[in-house]
Amino acid sequence: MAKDNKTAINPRRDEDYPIWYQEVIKAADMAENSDVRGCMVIKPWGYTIWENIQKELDDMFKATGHKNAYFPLFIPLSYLQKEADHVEGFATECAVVTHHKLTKNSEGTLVPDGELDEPLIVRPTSETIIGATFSKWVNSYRDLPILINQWANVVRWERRTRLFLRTAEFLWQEGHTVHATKEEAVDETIKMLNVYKNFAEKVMAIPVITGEKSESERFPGAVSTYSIEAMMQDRKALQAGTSHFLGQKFAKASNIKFQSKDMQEEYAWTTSWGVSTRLIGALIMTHSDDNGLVLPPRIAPAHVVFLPIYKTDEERDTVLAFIEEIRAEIRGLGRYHERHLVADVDDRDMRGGEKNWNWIKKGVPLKVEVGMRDIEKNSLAVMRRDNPELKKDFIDRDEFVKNLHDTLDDIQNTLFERAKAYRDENTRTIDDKDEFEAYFTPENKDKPEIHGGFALSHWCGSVTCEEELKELKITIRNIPLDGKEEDGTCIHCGAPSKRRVVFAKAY
RNA sequence: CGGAAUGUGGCCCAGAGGCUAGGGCACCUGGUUUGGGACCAGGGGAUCGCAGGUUCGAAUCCUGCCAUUCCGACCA
Repeated sequence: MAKDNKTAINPRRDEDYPIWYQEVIKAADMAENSDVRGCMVIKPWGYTIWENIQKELDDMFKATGHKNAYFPLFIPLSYLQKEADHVEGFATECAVVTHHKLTKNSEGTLVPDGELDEPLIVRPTSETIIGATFSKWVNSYRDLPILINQWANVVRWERRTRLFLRTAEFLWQEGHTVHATKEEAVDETIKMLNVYKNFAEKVMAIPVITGEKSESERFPGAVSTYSIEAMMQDRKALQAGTSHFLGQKFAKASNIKFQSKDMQEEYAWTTSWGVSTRLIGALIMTHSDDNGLVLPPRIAPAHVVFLPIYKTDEERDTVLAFIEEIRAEIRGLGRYHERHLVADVDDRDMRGGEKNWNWIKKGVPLKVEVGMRDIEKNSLAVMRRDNPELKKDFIDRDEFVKNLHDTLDDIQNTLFERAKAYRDENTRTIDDKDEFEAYFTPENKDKPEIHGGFALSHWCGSVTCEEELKELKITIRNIPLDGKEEDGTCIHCGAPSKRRVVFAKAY
């Protein structure tokens, strides 16, 4: 059993949340900082999670009629310049390519040479290059809609980076669509937002709030931006995905025009939407505990890991053969949701205890020890990672296989319900200004403890109030789509308001 | 970009102007072990973040730079 007074991850969440986060990543062997400033190396355990995210989302995109394509990494500087708000939003964080070769100087060191006539920027997002391409694809209303997605890397020269949450280069998908009417484009924006919500909640077991961003949090160049917002265990909000209605702004900037049925030349309506490797950060901070990563089965690189226990070579053969039989049966169970069941064996030659902790820290949903005693009793020593006490249960071997699908679903549900309960416990409807301020004020100013959460409060809609509330280090996360209209007064200025918004500290 | 802290084998840390830079974990070899982070013995591995400077002598003092972490500003 786990020692009562010791956890695998130090510090614990309540001691130092940011460091705990880094340690979980290190302990699970998911990623590390590279020699390139702000860029990470995603290691197999972390990358497989990304591959699983890709598989699931890609299916969802295909099911909603989207096709994948690929656009260039480089964007001519002049393209970025086409949409004024867009340039302004990204200008401060662009990597710029100015040369196309290297030559040796007199000291023999390599220096850039062959200056480009027009600098290229490394895409921070692809609206402009894709818009320029779409303008060539669209002539008639019959060409619409265009529903495209690309899986790619992008670069944003962030000043302050953190593994998975904000890195200079990151992996993502960006959907870009073109429509003949405003209504259709708005529908698309909301549809994809709901795809994200469904994915986050069903596959990653992360409860999210869908809503519209306030003007100041809007994507540069968008008419309206929507987000899914999740609560991390330090009660801060994390924007886990966005969907933008771009109106005709990019169509005008990139000249995406078509002839309508009644022979009019019209600008098209576009959308874009994306999620990134930041989702992995959300996953870590939603489910993990003081013993490391905890993975929902539907996204875990492996569902089950078997740890053989033996003394002699003879016993080893017996135990491994027993495990192989079970693995064959598990393979026979077919798919677990969209993916094949993955049941690995860890037969590395190392101490049992250490090996055990290894898998606990990696967050594999089910860890199964198999030794001679188990074989005699036809049972298995099973540990569910969602059990915070790391309790080991002895389960009949046949029952285990028969119930595997249900057990994994149960873990998946438990994690979702636990995360949802945590969020709900830390969400308050607040109408009193003093209460609001107290809610967001830590007791210890120098080293703030985990405090606050989400506040559902009225907001008059003015940028000034939003700005002044930043004193409390909070922002409006979004204006929930399922929020009802109700009369109230702005939590800050007291002006009349029709709607509650989500206030929180944020990543 | 401002403020603070840190940088010593793969990881964690000691060393505060003077012998060949230490220890724990990890790694390799041999042995004893093995159902919740084993033990014994032996062994390999470091241009002390980088570049200058001060000094007879620098991991240690000075200057600059770089990186990481935290706080802030900025930000899909």
